[in-house]
Amino acid sequence: MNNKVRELRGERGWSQGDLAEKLDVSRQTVNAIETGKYDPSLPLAFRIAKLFRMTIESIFQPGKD
Amino acid sequence: MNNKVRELRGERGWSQGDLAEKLDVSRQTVNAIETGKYDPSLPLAFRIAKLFRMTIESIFQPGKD
DNA sequence: TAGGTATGTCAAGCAAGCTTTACATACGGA
DNA sequence: TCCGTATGTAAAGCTTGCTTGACATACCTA
Repeated sequence: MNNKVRELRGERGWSQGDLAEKLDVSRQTVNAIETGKYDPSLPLAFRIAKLFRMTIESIFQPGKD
Repeated sequence: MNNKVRELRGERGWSQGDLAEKLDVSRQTVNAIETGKYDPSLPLAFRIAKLFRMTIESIFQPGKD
């Protein structure tokens, strides 16, 4: 599952810690999602999409690694 | 997290077992999602959306129970 | 050089998603 | 009535998502 979280975060000048705080998760969770260690839960995916004002489908791409 | 899985499945005349098979999960998993016991993982949510040819956002509504 | 910020990663532990097996109930048709 | 199908639910167990705490590295700046 590819995702654009790192790219979207970078565009906004946020650190992983900044994003983690906005999403109410730990910095390690943000890092793990960005580095592809695991996929977020569906509720977290919704929070990410809402924060970036995008659809889940435009941020996460299934099928890939 | 509300969802329209039961409604979409019903429209197609599929049993929970039929849907489970198409999604490659157990019948109990389909039942648990329909009855709101827990949310699907993000990969499974993508499979559901693809099967019904809809967006994740139009099938699942966060915020509610 | 020393200190601060950002990132990567690991380990241990708890919570959530999913599995198999099993049993109960309800309904419709032969 | 009996049988097959559909659904709900429960227990035990494995895997994945997420936590806290800790440590390492890199870079930038005073």
